[in-house]
Amino acid sequence: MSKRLKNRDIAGLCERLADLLEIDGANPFRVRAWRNAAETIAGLSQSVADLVEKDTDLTEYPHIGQDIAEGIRSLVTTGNLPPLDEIAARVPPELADLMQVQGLGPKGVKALYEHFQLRTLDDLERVAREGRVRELSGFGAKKEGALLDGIERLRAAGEQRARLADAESVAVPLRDRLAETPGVTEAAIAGSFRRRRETVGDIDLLVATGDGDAVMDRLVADDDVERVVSHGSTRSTVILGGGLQVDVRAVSPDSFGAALLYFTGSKRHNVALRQRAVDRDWKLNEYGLHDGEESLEAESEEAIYRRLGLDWIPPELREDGGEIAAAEKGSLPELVTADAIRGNLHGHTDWSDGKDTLEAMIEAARERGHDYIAITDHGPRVRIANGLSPERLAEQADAIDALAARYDDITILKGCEVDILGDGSLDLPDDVLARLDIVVCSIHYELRRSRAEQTERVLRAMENPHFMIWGHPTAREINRREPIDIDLERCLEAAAERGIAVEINAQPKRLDLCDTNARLALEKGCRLAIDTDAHATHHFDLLRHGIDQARRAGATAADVINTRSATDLRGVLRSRP
DNA sequence: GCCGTTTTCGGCCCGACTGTTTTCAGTCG
Repeated sequence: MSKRLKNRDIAGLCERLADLLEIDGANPFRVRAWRNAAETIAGLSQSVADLVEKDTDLTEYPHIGQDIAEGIRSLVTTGNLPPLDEIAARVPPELADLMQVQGLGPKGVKALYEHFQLRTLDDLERVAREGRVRELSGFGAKKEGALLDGIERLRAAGEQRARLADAESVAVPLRDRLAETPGVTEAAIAGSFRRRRETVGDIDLLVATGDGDAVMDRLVADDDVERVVSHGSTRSTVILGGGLQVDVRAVSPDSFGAALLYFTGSKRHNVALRQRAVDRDWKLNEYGLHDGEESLEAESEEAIYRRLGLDWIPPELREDGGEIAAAEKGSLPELVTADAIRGNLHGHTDWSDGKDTLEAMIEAARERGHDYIAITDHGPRVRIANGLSPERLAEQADAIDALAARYDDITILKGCEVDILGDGSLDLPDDVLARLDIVVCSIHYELRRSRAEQTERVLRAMENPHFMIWGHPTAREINRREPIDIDLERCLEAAAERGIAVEINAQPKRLDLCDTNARLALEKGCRLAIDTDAHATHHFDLLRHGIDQARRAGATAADVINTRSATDLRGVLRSRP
């Protein structure tokens, strides 16, 4: 067995193969087949390498047939993807990188390669700077400039997608400004943003108006817009100052629902819906649901779904993961909402690394109508965060008791965010943990240990009867730190067996567990805790980011322990020995 | 190359925008 491949690596190689096939002029449907497979693999919660090891039949998964399953099996066991090796003999693999340049597609890459023998971004940049790209038929001076721009942008942004919360902070104000343009009746952000994916590649902004030109003129004049990529009367693309790309589309108000549906996606969800329309001899596009020339529905998403025999599907579920079958049977889950959350089970105060006092945190929870709040400052291992020794924890308990006497409308739960040490022991002794209402156990150090060690570490920690909630289980930080290498499936099984709840940490940089792993946790029978991990009072407002991912995982209120009343909560928390 | 209460063969989305091509190809979403 060669180096263990992650799903992302496998999906990346499938994408690369698709790029090369496309440059080579292969059957476009064959190209798409590899892209579809890449998407399936990237969205899978289980590790494909694990599945191969266990001899699972990969053709069970959508868009993976005999050939691709065989290729993946070979890739995992030998490190080679035979069709990739085969095409690499004819098409230099580096050419796939050029496909990343905006405005450059397979035809362009092929022409550039054949004419200039260029292979890399550096090659392309040199030829473009020398003004020779325009020698090629189909390329002109403008295109040459656009490619240089594209190269620069690619180098600046890398492959990183923007975190949802970051994108939100610029996209929502822009939406609101466009909504004020005369003639606009509605404005909404669609795309992966509306599906609440943890990161977004760009923003799809939809505006209902009778005057598209007015909106587009307003858009390109906006202060946040740094560059205009295209500017039409129904569609424009701009790049904002921070590098985020925004596609704006103007549609007439009477087809807003159809457009919202269409541009919310996902692509696969749309394909499945359109197929459903075709099955009924209808046609579904961004302008509406049509029977021949006649428009059946267009104004609202609900009506279109209904006409197709489906319940309205929440955007978070529109990933072609069985939601259409569920909507047909009327068995879509009733997804958890922020309103259902009765309290936060993981948060810090200035006793450790929080910014605000115990009292301020309690007040903030009360203002938000919470029934309870858990105070879970760090245990002693996290020295840099001023982690609490048993003595200081006891002092804090007294302080909490004194404060609790003043409130009859909120229950204050005494807790701790305990560190899972390298050997799987916890950083506070059992007799101290036994006195706490809430014990969140998390990993903060020794993140680079082997998969076997990491798995053993967590399984051992879970043997401690006081382990109640597994905090930010994979320790990943979006765009910054990879998740720890661990047999998550096994750990989730252990958590389910022992009644340990698994956290969805709502900090925008964490979102840990992520959507697919949270779905896996539910499949394994785990309960979830959606926590803000608040380090300041305003962090309570981050809760919705955790809710988003829980909804994407298909979680209902019943799946989430902090939707329970304080009394019920004690019942579902791990029972004491 | 995948997929199948139409099918194991014949489908697989298509419209908007740009640039250069004088009527449309390439790219994108």
